[in-house]
Amino acid sequence: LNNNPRISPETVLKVNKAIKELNYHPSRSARGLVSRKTGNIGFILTEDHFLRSEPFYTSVFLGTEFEARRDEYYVLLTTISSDFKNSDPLPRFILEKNIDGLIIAGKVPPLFLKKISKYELPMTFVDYYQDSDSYPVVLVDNLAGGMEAVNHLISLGHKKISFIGADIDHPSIQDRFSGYKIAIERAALKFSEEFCITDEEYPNRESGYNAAKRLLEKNNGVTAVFAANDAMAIGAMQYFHEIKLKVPEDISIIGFDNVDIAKELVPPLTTIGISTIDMGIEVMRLISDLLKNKIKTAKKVLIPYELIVRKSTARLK
Amino acid sequence: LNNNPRISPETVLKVNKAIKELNYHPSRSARGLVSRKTGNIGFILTEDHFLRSEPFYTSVFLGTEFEARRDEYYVLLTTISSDFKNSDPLPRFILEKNIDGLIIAGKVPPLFLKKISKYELPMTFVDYYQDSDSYPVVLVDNLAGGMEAVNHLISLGHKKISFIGADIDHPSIQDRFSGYKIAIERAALKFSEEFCITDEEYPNRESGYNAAKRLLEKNNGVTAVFAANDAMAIGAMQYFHEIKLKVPEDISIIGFDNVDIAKELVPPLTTIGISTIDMGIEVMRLISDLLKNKIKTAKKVLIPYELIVRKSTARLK
DNA sequence: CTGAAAGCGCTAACAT
DNA sequence: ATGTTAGCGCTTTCAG
Repeated sequence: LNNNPRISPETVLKVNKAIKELNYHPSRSARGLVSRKTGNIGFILTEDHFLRSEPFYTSVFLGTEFEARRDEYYVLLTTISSDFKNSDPLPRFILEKNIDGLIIAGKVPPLFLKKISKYELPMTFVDYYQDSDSYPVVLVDNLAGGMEAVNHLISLGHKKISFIGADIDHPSIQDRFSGYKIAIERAALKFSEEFCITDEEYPNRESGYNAAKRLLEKNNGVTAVFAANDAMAIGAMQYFHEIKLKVPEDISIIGFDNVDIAKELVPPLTTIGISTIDMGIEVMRLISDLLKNKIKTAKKVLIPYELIVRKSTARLK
Repeated sequence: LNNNPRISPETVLKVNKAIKELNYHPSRSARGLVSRKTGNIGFILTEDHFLRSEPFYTSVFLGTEFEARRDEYYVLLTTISSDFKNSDPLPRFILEKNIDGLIIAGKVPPLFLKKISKYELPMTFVDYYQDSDSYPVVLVDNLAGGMEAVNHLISLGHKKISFIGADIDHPSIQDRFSGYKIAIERAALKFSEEFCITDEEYPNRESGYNAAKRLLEKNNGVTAVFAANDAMAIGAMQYFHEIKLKVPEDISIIGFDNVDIAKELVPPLTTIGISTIDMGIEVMRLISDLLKNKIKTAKKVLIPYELIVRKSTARLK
């Protein structure tokens, strides 16, 4: 049997021996039939998040899969469209009740969350949340990370520090921006909208390029830039390159995420790194604990960040 | 009931109506218990393939997942180490017999294949195979694609065309190389080892850089390069840039794969593209047909390629 | 064409 | 501390 306290230790031993010898594995179907559990966890993210070239969510998923091995769960991954419509079908494993719990990774359409809420599935979020009072969530410590990024620039003597961001309603981006503001204010530098570009649509290379262009056209003497993520930082660097502005001699730039190619750029990008595998592991632990009623639903886990200093930031001349 | 021919059409209609009304979904556990099927398909690839920044296998997986929805399967993805050792545990879904069939994506350690062979699972391969007589396989048409790439260069007037590759034992790379040789010979150009670098270890940017360097140091007047994949092409372009060799004015280069960033390079890379989603769809169809005994085991599916002409190739001056 | 019943491999409740 | 049994929701077989 499986960990029933009323069984004598010797019997347990004998049983375990037989399990080994016969290479016995209990049937999940039979177990599931009586326990009304499937042993499956759903993992949902939008298609474009899954397919983007930086394997951020791929790595988060892999973390959940690693941890699932320990917890004896299987993870069923499925994608939804990022413009999920009311007429779109819900993931099959929800309709068929083939999962015990659900992990939502990254930003998903609010309409989708609304539609699945009536299924009352145990649910956890990673790298996004809508209602952190109801569901456990794993987040990057974006606020502290943003502060750290800006503090690094300040420690190099920079005073005119810019923030370039996009999709500012996204909680992660918002927090990074808040970190920027707090760091600026704590250093007794004055915060100015002048230095901030926050109205680009998506935080990608293109918007980084555009934001850098708009920023420099203001001609306000910026010497350092904190980009909301590495993609935007890369786009900004491309613009700097085009107008012959040297990084880091003329302008310093720091990103966020530590994407794969950050270290291969010229110059290699200073950034804030996070362990995406750990994010997956943590969110799997949360859902597992939730299913075992081990935690209250409001738990929040913040994943530590790490300042990675490369060559794109330098002391102000 | 489910498609039993002995039931009258009107009863079928009544039943279908009730299914809709009650939002009925059959229990997979109960079905599985009696049918001895799980309705799950395993998807195995190495960890580094899954995590590499180009979402090639991610996209293949997504294709299988799309097709699985139609076939009413669930796909369980798990990774193995690329240096799989004898002592490493096998994926849990194999030990627990929690899958009906298995998809192997990309190159996996031969030792791993040997170890799982005794489980006699229905198995299909995608983008790799060891023994194509025993298992169905989905492949890029690497040979024809390689020919097409070289023919493109030939059509631009190039005569001294190089091939740079790595991991030449890999069937895909081998076929691309064969395509190169055939195209060269058919055009009545002479094939020469002189123009070929094939002994780099992994086909990545670094090896592309090194191969380009070694090639040009031979000083044999090469005017065009066919790289075994885009990653190597990118590495080669980096070297050309460093030694002030202009692409495409001084040297033309064509890659293979059409990775995401190929179009964003300076200049944008001419390459051979393939639909990775389709690869996933096809391999899922194969395993599904195999499980329904619809096909003999030796079937091969070749995915069509597409020449994508960008700015990295030009007519020979 | 339809109804009835056995049994898949487990868990949980009950008996010993 | 251990043995026995009902029943989870289906599919398949057999009876009508």
